[in-house]
Amino acid sequence: MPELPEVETIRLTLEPKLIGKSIIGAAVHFEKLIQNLAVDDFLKQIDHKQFVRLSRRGKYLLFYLSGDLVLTVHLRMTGQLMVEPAVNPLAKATYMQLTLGDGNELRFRDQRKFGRVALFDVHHPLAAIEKLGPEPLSTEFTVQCLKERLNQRKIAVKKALLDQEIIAGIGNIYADEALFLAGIHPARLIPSLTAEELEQLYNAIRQVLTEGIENRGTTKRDYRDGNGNPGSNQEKLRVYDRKGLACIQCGNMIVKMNFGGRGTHFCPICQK
DNA sequence: AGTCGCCTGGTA
DNA sequence: TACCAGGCGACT
Repeated sequence: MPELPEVETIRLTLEPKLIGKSIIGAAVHFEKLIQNLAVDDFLKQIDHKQFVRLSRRGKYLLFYLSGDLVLTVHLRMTGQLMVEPAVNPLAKATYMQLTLGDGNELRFRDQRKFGRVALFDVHHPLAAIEKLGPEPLSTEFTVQCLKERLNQRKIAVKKALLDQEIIAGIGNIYADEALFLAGIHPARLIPSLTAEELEQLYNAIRQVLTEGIENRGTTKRDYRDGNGNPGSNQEKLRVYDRKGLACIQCGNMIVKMNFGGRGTHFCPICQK
């Protein structure tokens, strides 16, 4: 799915097209899309609300609406959100349309139907969002914070990076990229990491996520920003999806293995 | 902590 | 035809 840099890029591209706009019509074409409400309730509640501001928490997009409501969207693997003229033909697998007063429409489409939308009161957020770990690019996220979050847990470092309750927003691509940059083998257990390695990991996490945003996200296949444009970070990846190719540091072959059900790419020479 | 289900489509 | 995919939650 879109990870933190992709979701942030979507937020940045949608923001100018949504702030101050009103929803004058809504439609949902897939019942299970709406996580916490019956579709009828959802449509009733969202009608005639206005977009006040857009935020992001981990991989969740948060649309703050008038009436103290928050619309959340989680894109999971193949979800896409874009604003386009309401008269444009509907793309395949479009499951939600929010028609705006300016003639445009916010559309959600999702090939694999894993994405989820929720609508809640600003004072009663989704439990899953409440439980998220710190934002890795915020000032509150320090090396000390990372150490405290990991808390000597006896799990592989790759698994820890993917745990949204430890740190929010890292997915499979940026986890592999961060571990390569830090020179740490993905199967290393947390308690075995030295203070120096934890600091390298901290810096690597911040670097790969920042680069991802600067490059407007990684488009392997489905990812598009809120304008429908792909990102370019896929051209900058150091290990992800480079199985069998030469390591950019040592020239040996990048390998791919399965860790915890996820494809994991690394350099067996550079990552110890 | 590990596995399965959710879904569809592209590729080996 | 089988396997794989950027994720997560519900199971055991």
